[in-house]
Amino acid sequence: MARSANLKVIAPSSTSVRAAASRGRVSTRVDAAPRALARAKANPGGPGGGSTQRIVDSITTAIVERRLMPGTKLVEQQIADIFKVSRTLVRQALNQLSRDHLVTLEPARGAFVAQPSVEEARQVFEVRRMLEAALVKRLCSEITDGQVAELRAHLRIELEAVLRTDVPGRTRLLADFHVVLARLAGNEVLAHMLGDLLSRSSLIALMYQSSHSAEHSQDEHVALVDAIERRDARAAVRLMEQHLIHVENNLRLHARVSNLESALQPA
Amino acid sequence: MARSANLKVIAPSSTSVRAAASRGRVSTRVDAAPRALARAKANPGGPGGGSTQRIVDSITTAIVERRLMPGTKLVEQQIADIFKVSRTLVRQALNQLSRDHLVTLEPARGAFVAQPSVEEARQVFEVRRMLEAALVKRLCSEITDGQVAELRAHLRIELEAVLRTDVPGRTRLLADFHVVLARLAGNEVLAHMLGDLLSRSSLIALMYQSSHSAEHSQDEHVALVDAIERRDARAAVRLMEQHLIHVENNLRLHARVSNLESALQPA
DNA sequence: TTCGGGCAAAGTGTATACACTATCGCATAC
DNA sequence: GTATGCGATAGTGTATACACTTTGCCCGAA
Repeated sequence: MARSANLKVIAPSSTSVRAAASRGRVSTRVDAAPRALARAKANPGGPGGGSTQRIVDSITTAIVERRLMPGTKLVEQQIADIFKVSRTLVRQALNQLSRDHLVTLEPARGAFVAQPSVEEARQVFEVRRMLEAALVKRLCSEITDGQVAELRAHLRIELEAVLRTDVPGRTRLLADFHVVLARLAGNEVLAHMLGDLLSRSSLIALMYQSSHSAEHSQDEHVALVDAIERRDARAAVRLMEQHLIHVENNLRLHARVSNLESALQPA
Repeated sequence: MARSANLKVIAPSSTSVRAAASRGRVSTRVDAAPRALARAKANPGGPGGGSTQRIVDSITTAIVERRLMPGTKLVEQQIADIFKVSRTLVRQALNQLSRDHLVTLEPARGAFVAQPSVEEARQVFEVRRMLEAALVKRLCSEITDGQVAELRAHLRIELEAVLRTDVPGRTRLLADFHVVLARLAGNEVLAHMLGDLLSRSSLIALMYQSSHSAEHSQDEHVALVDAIERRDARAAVRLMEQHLIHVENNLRLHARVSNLESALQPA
């Protein structure tokens, strides 16, 4: 019963345009025009084809904004009731989320908000270092002044959020910075992959409660953009790598959480 | 009606252990033991929970092995009949495949074998260069002699396939080389992402009919392993980048295919 | 002959029904 | 008092049913 109350937090409240925009899932190239078209017309007894995506976005937002804690069971019928749809669509949504590694599906047992392991966390950050280092290197050789201006604009917004200590806002913006970088490279494939890694990073950050100061991150973003503006690839790569190492080091990845399994190994 | 015949090629013939192994999809960490357990017991009127995965693997293999050409429509009921399951499971499979970018879902119109655009092809290869360059760099600093031996073993098998001009085999093995590299890095997250990129690369290769000679690729693989064995990171990275550039350059990415849209633009 | 409208078949999108599994409480035996 | 087995309940897995959309065809009019 307390469980039921917990789940209400994913109700489609703050419609979370963000989740769709910043993570940019969907996009089979199909759903720009045709989807909009379909949604305008098709309405067979309920909100059209975008229903599944709505559920995915709501749950994603709920997880990233810490309204759904890792390990929480996601009961299909409850979610279906909340969104006023059938379990069919909820199952579709949960399947998508499991592919994003935000939920874990256990056969015949149900869906749970994912609890990324320490090992997984390390791997995610390692891949981020690989990808994002290459990304800034590329940006240094191809970025336009206008794009630098975009980055500066983002930094300003970040700074404002940090100054007014808007915690959820700054968290989101600090992550979005990396998405913006990916977008500027003009590589959709890269942007999607980084989007994946970033939402996983969010989940990791909230599981392994980061002690990282937002100001520090913001400073590093500024330094990075400075280097990019100078087209100093060497420096930019180094700054990005150090930034990601700092973020990772400030996680409490010292193997404490839920070590029952390994703690109780006869070994 | 000819369409119906075409679809038969995806029937679960060569059970495609490969697709599952080399691409390593699924894995929510759950399906190692529990899935096997569930499959052993649960059998409610058909092959248990692994049914969806079976369909995904079959279609993946069929696409990669060119038995399903890009653009082919995948009708749900036809596939359901072939696998003796309901459309429900087929839809799950098609959804997964669309996330792998192997099929394109068009709302209310159906699923089609994907036709990656030239732009998408370029982006996939760019990301591969980023990831794989970083990958070999990392390998140079951490690889063990035993792992080098694994690579050598793979190279031997590759060479044999090339020598006996086993076309499908050598194609698969040349791609698997890159999967093996990812595996050796011991990073699951990286391996999955590269798996994605590699299956997309396969689709791209068959769309933009590569003129690449297998011998050439094999030579480059050998040179790369030589560099890795010497722990010569600089050389290894350069060789990997050049290898991928060669592969890409040998695709016919000169914007011919299905440029109807851009060719007919009033511009 | 060609264009346009409407009808029918095929196919997708969602909901619902049913079968089976996991889980927890409770009773019973030790 | 504790452990073991059984039954009820909640929940998942798959199939089926039904509504709606798309598409191709036929036919009539210009």
